[in-house]
Amino acid sequence: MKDVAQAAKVSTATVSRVVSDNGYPVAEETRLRVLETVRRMGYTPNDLARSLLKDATRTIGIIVPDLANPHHPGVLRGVEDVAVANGYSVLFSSIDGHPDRLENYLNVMATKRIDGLIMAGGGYDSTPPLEQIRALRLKTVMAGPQAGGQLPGVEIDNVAAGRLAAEHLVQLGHRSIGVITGPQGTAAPAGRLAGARQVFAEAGLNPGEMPVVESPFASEGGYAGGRALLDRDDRPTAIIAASDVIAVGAMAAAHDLGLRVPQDLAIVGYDDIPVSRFLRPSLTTIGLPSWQIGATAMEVLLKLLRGEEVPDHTVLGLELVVRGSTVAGADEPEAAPQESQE
Amino acid sequence: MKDVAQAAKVSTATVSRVVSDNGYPVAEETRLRVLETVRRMGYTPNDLARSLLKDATRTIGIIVPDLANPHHPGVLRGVEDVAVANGYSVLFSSIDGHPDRLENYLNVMATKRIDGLIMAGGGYDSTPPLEQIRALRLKTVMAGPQAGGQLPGVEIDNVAAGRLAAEHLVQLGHRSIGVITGPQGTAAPAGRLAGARQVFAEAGLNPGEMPVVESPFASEGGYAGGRALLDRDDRPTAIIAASDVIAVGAMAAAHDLGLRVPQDLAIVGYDDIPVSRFLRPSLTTIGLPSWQIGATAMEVLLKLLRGEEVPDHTVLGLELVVRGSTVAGADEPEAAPQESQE
DNA sequence: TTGAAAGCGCTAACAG
DNA sequence: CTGTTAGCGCTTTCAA
Repeated sequence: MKDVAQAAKVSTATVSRVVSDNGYPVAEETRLRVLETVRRMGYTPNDLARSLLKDATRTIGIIVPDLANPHHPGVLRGVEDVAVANGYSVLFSSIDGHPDRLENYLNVMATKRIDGLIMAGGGYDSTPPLEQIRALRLKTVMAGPQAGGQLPGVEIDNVAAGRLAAEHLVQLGHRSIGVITGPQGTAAPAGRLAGARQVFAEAGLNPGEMPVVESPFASEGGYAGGRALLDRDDRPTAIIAASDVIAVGAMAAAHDLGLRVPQDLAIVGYDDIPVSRFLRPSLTTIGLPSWQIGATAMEVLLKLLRGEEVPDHTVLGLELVVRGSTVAGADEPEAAPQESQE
Repeated sequence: MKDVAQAAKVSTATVSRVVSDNGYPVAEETRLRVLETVRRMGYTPNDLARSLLKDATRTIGIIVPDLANPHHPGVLRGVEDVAVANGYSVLFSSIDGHPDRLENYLNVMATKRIDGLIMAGGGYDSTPPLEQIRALRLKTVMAGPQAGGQLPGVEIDNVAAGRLAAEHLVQLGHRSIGVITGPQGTAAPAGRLAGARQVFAEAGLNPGEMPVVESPFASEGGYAGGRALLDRDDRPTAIIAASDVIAVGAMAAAHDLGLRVPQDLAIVGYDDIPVSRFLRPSLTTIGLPSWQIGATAMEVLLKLLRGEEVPDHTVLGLELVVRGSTVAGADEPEAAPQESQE
């Protein structure tokens, strides 16, 4: 910058005023000369210095639990879209099977002076991260469920989500429904399981009798969980899976046992990932508004950064998408593309 | 930091030496006192100042074309894993249908003084970004194909990839093979198409006669492309799809036309996304080493940052995974989970 | 409308 | 082993 100033025969102050383009009055002639010099010398302002001075980096951090679950890239996209639209950059970190990294991530981000933080996927309800977030004074929004509810969060109503799936199956006449839930300690599946049990009880079924197996968020786990459920003497006639990816595994398990979906076994998933509509049978699922969750979380964070009041919780709507894995005939030839989306 | 120094009755220099923990000799007693004060006051060092001084941020940027394609989250994970292992953070940006954002992303990243850049997915072979990268003096590695080959890159041999798929189908006796390629201007599908045509020619088939349709990287496009191919009078007996996600759409199209896979139609995809193994029929595919591509690209970038010599191109291996969409019987009950991975 | 100078938080000589 | 000091690149009073 000094060089530019010298070359343009002005002071660094003037260069600064021209480059940062902040309504400060600069003679048109001077401005042009500076701009020209800047271009000629290939000068790129150093945001570090500016950030140091202003104590603001216009960068937010995001921590994602796991990119393999297609829900999270969706959240990430939502966050990023709103962030760029508001002149923010995104510092990215993923846990992905290394929970021990979390502490370090938070430290690094604090050290890099991010203006705010979004934790995607929630579930970090253990106290350590929360305490650390507090200690580091990080302005944080959870894009997902959190048990304690200490931080502002954007999420769906997981109990309602659980109810939605269970009601659909009960209405179809199912009386024996197995559940493949997520790994222990994940808040979303826990809420959904609770919702489903409410519905079972209301329908006069014994929630305690409904078999539940755990699975990681991967098709392998869905396959194993499906087998576990379907090998039982009192094989259920329907399965609720904690995610579409898990549901795909469960469908494969049913297929390999010679069971027809949906006639012998109905399956419901969660997320409505893009391929679900194109499976055969196509997959009935509860759509999560992934992009929306991310975008809204970023909007809440922006308010927080501006010092405005923000709601403790923002709850986003859900939609049951009924397809061929619960209702026969949904995949009639010529019918499939009707569903129209994008 | 000044406050900490004062409270611990030492100079800022000493605090710096303790906090940055760089083998500089400090009396054990003093060190402990400083550390204690740091903790008590909740002090977090400001990396901006350090970066400003050292002219290095220990942050690298990554630009991803599109998170909806599961290949890219895989690359991102690979980059991040190697980055954190080496003390780097990742500044993330995604194009996702906004090609106009690229220029701005590059400027912002230069302004934030990233140490290096990784462009995932390649295909940005248009001159403008390359010129800009040069003008901004960004040390860059391409994690994917690039037409010009001006920057160090890590990629697979797309021609070989195309050959692999075509050879598999030709060996199975297919003589009429349709191709659903990616959107125009994407380098990877172009190379693969060329490879497939080589094989057709070698097998005495007329490459010009093999029908080719374009599709975006989404199942919708695969469905439409599949329909376009299968509605022809000379319906092909096999289809090569540019990605697994596209292939899923094509499989649905075949199903809806009453065609059996693989008996009436064989299908090969690319990527080996996690669900492919659990489709029924399971999907034959060419596995892309996504994580590996990202991890290797980051390793090349690290070398670049250290000033070491780096190879112009690093070519990673490929693997054809034969499954039920090309060979009947691959999904025999009890057989599926054998394949073992992870 | 422009310039001079102080200072954001930190590190690296250089002295002591 | 510890302290003093200059300066990284920028913005922002304050004066001119």
